[in-house]
Amino acid sequence: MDASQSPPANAPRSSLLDRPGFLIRRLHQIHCALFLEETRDFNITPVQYSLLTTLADRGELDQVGLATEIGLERTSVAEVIHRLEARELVSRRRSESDRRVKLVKLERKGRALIKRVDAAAQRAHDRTIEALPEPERAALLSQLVRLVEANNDKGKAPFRMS
Amino acid sequence: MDASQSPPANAPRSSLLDRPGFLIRRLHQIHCALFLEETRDFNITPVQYSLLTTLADRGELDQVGLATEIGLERTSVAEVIHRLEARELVSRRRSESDRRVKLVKLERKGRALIKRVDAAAQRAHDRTIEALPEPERAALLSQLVRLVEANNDKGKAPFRMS
DNA sequence: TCGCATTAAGGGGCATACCACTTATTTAAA
DNA sequence: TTTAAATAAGTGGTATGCCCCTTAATGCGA
Repeated sequence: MDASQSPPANAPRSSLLDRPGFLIRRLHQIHCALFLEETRDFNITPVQYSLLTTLADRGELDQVGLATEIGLERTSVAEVIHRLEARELVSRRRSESDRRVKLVKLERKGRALIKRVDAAAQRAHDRTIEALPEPERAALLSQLVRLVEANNDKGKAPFRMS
Repeated sequence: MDASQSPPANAPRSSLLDRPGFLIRRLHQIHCALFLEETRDFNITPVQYSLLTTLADRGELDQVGLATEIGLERTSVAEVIHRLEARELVSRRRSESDRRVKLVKLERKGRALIKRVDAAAQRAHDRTIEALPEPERAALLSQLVRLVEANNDKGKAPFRMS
């Protein structure tokens, strides 16, 4: 008996639950798990879905524009694009007006995939907050929006060692 | 002009802001960035700090126990432990009662590091929610706790390809 | 016009975070 | 008691997500 599985009854409520950052990390994991569960048949991740739907909304974008849109570091976006390109869901071409730029476009297969995933993705988002009673859901979302917008400039750099 | 930097004024509010999962991911990134900024001198990450403080609270734990405590997949915990062990912040030894188990213990250097980091970590957590007026902060935290506890069993499996 | 700052991508490296498969040990069941 | 199920760790693989450094192209000021 190592008393390491469930709280030993005499254990106080974990102090981690008082830390906003810890709760946010856990909720992020939970949402990812729900998203994966709902969209299992489509072989897609939350970030990939965000990227595809952004392209559907905005049309052709370069990598920096995409990164700004979905709040991701530039090189992370590049990796996601690379995988989506390999599956022919998006395509890239050099801009003619600025030969440094590579424009990313949603392809027919990508557009079709979004259509098939939409309902499942919506279920994942709904399930993430369904434990709250209805009035509090809207309150939570507006609070999250406020926090994100207040720190929109700090969207990078989670880890960095020496 | 690629119209890819800032919303083109005629662009609607991004539909991503209506998705709980997107907001949670962004807020997670923001917290990580704030945490890194505040603790830059100590070369530590949010997860490493969670692990160290859990060991300080609970004493010696095996890897499965630690994973359960902080809501992480077993192998992720093992990797974090490996890095902390290399820095001599924690140590591992085989359990005598069950030779499968490896017990993780907080070392003197780890305990000292926690002391030095505590204030900075607290600032990061505070700054993550400081954009909300005081009464709403407590409401947000209790909502997050409720969502996390309601789904505590789903804490794994963000991504999985075929 | 020439050089220099700026900007877009690419490459390599590291830290979470998950899964599948395997090995060693313990426990439970036939 | 011998075998099978369960459990703890380890290993290898993939996907985010960030950094630094480099390369290529643009643009701007001297």
